[in-house]
Amino acid sequence: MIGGGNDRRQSVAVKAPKETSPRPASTLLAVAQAAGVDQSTASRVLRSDPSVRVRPATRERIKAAADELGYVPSAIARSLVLRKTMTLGLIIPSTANIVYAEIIKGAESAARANGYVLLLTESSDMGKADSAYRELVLGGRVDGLLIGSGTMRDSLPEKLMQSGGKFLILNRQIKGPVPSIIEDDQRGMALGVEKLVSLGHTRIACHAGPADVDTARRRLAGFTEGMRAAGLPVPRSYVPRSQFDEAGGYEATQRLLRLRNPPTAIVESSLVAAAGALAACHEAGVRVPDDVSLIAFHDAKIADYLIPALTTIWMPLFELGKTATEFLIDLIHGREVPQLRRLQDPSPRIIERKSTAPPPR
Amino acid sequence: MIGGGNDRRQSVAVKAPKETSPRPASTLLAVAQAAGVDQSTASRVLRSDPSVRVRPATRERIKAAADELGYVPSAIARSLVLRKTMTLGLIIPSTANIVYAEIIKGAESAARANGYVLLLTESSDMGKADSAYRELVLGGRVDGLLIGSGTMRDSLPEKLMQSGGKFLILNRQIKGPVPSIIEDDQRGMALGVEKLVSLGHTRIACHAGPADVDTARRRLAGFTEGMRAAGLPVPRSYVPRSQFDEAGGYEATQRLLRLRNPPTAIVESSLVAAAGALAACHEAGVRVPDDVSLIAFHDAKIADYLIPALTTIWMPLFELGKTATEFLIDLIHGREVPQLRRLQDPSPRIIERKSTAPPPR
DNA sequence: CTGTTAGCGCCTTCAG
DNA sequence: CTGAAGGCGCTAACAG
Repeated sequence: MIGGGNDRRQSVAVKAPKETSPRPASTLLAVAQAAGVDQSTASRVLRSDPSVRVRPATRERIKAAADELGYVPSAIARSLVLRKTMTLGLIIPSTANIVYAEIIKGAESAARANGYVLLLTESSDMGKADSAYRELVLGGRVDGLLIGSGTMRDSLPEKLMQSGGKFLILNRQIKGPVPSIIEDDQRGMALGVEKLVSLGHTRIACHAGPADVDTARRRLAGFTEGMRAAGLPVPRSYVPRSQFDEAGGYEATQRLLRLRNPPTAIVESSLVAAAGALAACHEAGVRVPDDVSLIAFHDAKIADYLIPALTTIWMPLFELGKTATEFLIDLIHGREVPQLRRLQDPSPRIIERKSTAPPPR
Repeated sequence: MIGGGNDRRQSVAVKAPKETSPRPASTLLAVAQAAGVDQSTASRVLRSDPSVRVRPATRERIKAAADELGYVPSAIARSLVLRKTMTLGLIIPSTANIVYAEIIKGAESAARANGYVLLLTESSDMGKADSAYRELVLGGRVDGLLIGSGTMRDSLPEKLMQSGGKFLILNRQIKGPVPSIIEDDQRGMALGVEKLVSLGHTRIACHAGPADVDTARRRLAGFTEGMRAAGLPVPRSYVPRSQFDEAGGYEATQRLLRLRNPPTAIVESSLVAAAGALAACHEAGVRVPDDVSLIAFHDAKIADYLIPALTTIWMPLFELGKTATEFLIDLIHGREVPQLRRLQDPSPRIIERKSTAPPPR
């Protein structure tokens, strides 16, 4: 019982602030009056409007009054008159997927740098992304939307385009004139293949991910490209498809390992799936990297701690989030922007750890 | 080159919508005019205001006009007059931590069920949570805030309280009258210890997490409680402290394994840290669970795929998010609410997998 | 059953 | 250098 302490006793009711005044915050008018000036004057100095020179004394009086009263401007009222909210929305399919963490960080940093606030919404499918778009952009809550959601229904992009175009699709290449920004997933996969080839592998398989996901398609294309460049064959059985999660990787790997002529190396097109792949290998008594090499698309901290530590293909996720946000801001400002931007700059690279080695002989 | 395809050619500039009209959306007035009625009437039927009976013909005319024009009400204008935004903010320290995914899902579902929209913000430290609070709540962008952020600076809660109390601290027990909701982390940890004890372990250690984090303290208290209940000692060296991440678990485990009299079982107070612990064991040639058993606080899909699959302490994270949101909504509505709510209902339980076994003899 | 009249809190010409 | 007036888009009494 010691140290245990159930402190349910603390659960005394707390008087809630009165229902009637949800936001008793002081208004601009209040500080203006307190400072003995007009609202407009207060507004000008509080926003430090450059096109106005106020007498220092007045300015001080206003500022003093403002923080005396704990004044915080109403973002809503301001948005209404300015017709912009200075906030951006980011829709991601699932916060459970670590890969999005970096994208979010990048988006956040670019948003902040441009005076925007970033708001996240989770929504697994595009149907919800659709309603989120309606609610957020059309409802005027945000000035624009970054859509990082999964499978794209065909009708949606068009609908979105018609309604103004204040949105951007992340890492998903859409047919038609839909603004999007993608990473060079093909190059990344090709790099992975090159790495394996350089180690001497020739029987290389690829866990391909779902057929209806654009990134999966591009990654597979990159795999194929790399294999062809090396003059290696890509038998159909070497390209199993399944979900981008642990279970998907597990299952695909099982299938691969059961082949009469199993691969000596596997490229996982998703990091989480790689954990599943590792588990499948372990369970089948296949040693990594002695019997089979494993390399995974995308990098994250956990890769360092899996057993064995996973060799990964690092992609510029932070930059994707950052660039996308900047791109969206351009769009919002009506600037001329490329319709499809392909992120090339911090190029993909291999982070070599312990899951890759020359093939067994 | 085949299948590779660089399609930079697609990067033709796209005419951006004209700068001048950031939101050419049709207004209520437009709809009303198109339908030949007054704004207020249009407003009433579009909101399906129950206290009003309109002639069916008029109603149809208005609705037709509305979706002819693709009318979407301005959330901002509405918020301004209603003095509420029907949106809730959720601040989480890092989307990279999978543990938050379930909390988010729970919060999302409760928000939706009550007609609220949930907006996420990532902010590692309380300093940023502070400014987020200012921007979001005081700025009137959201009606309330769920704060799931890490270390709590002492001054902040008070400041927040003074400004109206439309917030709730998640799983962090604060001294003073600050509304919060916590899980029974102590019970969870005690359960973990019981499990290990029932397997015959007596030399049980605990990776304790940072001393300044409240959840870490409560988990450690639970560990201590469990050990005392079993009449087992808790030597200082058996309770190493370090961060709640992979590196933290790795390091703490290394220290533990180097002890002259190392433990036969370790309770990790964080799931991610457990991955680090597994890596440390593997590297030291210590087999799990043959040489040492491992059990981790919190459950997630990945636990099933680590090697060996990890026995975990499942906690009601979804319910935490859900209940917290409902609690916050109560707070917003000025209802009488308990100051500290301790989530007891779906109680913690052990999910047994492969990382636990009787101690070696 | 429907229209009129005021604002919500703020910014922005336009005068003084 | 500062005040007065109008309006962003919508809702909510209060009249008809």
